[in-house]
Amino acid sequence: MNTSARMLRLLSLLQTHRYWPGGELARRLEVSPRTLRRDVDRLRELGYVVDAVRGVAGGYQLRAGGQLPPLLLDDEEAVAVAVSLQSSAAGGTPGMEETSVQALSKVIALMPTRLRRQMDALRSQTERLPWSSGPALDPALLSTLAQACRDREPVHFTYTAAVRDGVTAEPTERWVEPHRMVSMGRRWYLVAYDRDRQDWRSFRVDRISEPRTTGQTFRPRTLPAEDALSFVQAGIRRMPHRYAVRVVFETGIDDVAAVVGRWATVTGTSTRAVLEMNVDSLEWPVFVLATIDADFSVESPPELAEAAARMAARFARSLPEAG
Amino acid sequence: MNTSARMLRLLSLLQTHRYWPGGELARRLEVSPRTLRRDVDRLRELGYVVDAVRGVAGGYQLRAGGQLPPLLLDDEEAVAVAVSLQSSAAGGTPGMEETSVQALSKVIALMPTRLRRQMDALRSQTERLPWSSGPALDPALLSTLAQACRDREPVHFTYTAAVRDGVTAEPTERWVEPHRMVSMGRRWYLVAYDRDRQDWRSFRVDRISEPRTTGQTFRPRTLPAEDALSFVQAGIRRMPHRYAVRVVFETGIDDVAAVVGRWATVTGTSTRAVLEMNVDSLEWPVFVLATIDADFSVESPPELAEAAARMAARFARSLPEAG
DNA sequence: GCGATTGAGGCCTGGTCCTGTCCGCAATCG
DNA sequence: CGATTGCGGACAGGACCAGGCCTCAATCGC
Repeated sequence: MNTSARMLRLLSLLQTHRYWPGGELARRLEVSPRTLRRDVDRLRELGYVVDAVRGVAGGYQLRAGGQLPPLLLDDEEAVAVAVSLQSSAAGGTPGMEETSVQALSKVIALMPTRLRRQMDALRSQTERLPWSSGPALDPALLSTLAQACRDREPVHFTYTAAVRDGVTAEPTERWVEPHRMVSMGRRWYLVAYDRDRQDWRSFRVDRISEPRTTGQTFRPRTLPAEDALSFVQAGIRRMPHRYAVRVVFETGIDDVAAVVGRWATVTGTSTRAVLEMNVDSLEWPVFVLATIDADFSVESPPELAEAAARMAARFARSLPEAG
Repeated sequence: MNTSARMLRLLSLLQTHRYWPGGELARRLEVSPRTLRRDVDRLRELGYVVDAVRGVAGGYQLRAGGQLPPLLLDDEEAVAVAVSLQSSAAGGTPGMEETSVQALSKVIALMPTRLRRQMDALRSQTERLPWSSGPALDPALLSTLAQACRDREPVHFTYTAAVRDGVTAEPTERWVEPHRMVSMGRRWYLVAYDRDRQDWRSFRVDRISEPRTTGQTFRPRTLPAEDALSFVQAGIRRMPHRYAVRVVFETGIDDVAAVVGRWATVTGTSTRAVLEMNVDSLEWPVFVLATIDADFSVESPPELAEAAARMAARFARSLPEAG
């Protein structure tokens, strides 16, 4: 066996089992104990911290050091990493979506197909989080786009624009130079230069399908905005959401903020909180009303008040008319 | 630079950027193009699939192959992986908790302290999922225990038994031989042989604190049960939960199952569903009542009916008395 | 189609460094 | 104190590694 391959195996062994007697390691790697000691030295030279204990029942142990060693995952673990990164990328961990997608594309791009199949199977049986509205994002799609951004490869895809005034737009073919992925709230956007329209656009990732890259690369252009995030935000403000929610709660802002987190703005005092957010669907706001155990008043939109009234009526019907 | 170190760097480069011209790689690794070609060959011999494109603008590209190469994550990515594995381990991805913890302990054990700090910071600002009751599990605790199981190291810890009849039990010191971690619903259990009591026990992980291992190992005993899961289940059935919930919904079982997932049993027909579950807290069942848009009747417990009535009253107070 | 570019890989040479062996030392445990 | 296990220096033989040089093969732009 090659020296490099042996180092990798050694790292792997040290990762899967906490404690190894030197003799055992030497036997597994099929080298003399002396060579093993040298291999351990080499690891240490690479910056990894390998503890050694002498005496009877001594041995080696890889410890946290200055840098993270290459992670050697077995199949199951790789699938677990990929699946959980998916949910993070889909908004499960606010503020970390971009990095999650980055890590996810690393893993997915290198995952053997058999593991990808396992991953798909697992993902489909995964429950949707209660508050996540809309279809779950396809992680393969996310990571394909993220890689295209990173590697500066033009992308073809089919885009189904938003429904406007009840008219469903026809799917269109796009041919873009991807610039960056942006995660806003629970949604992903691709900021890209549209080659046909010769202008910058932001695309909602959940409306993108069948992405294709050709393997070519393009020369990056400069985005006409401070950064990709502000570009997307500017676009969103121009296109208002369906409902502008405004609710006053008779409780402290902390209680409200604890529930809604970053998905909305909360202002007010320690006894009265004003919640404001823009949404397309009323599921989430109704859930918020139910969760926050405080009196409230819905200032807008009327549809939310109606939805809340419907729920109240349903409860009233369902509960016995006790005291 | 060492050959092994160079191979690792090459792998890392091929992972961070999709496409590399050979000359560029050779320059970065400070070797001749000939040697680079040999390094690529070596990678291929290790089982990794490296595509090569000839001609102008040719280059190398690492592709999915038969096995996953060692993941070379940068700091941010490592933190993202750890944090998302945490939420998977805590039950975010049913059926994958064990493997997640396994992968998590690999990562955490090797993560430099600066990254661990980042991770803690991120975790604390992470919103609790609406349905997750109780304090979030400490990932360090989970992975410490998981490693102890794997490495067969006896563990000392402080255990605060459950509250019984309003009497808070005193924390006790335990000295156990850990056998396996089991994830049930949204909860973790440690199945272990209690050295002082000389019997097998299952411990709720969220009641364990200050775990200490000594670095020794023990000879594994055989668990007096088919497997660890059934051992825990047997224990739980003997110790009933606080509330036995039973609710009838005037809708199909599918609608109900879609919301509660695996956390409860749903029986019935396509027009009438019976939901049964055992819980310690009423938060989750109330949420289920609110989410499932159908008339219902609470058969038990009375406390749930009261909680629902309170919410209905709160809504009634909060909404204008329109039509 | 042709030339420029870039990867593939055989061959050779010099020399690096890698391995196994032998040895004395140090630490740890019973 | 002795057994065990890790540490590391010295050394000899040899594996293998790097670089140079060459010829082919594929690809792209002109």
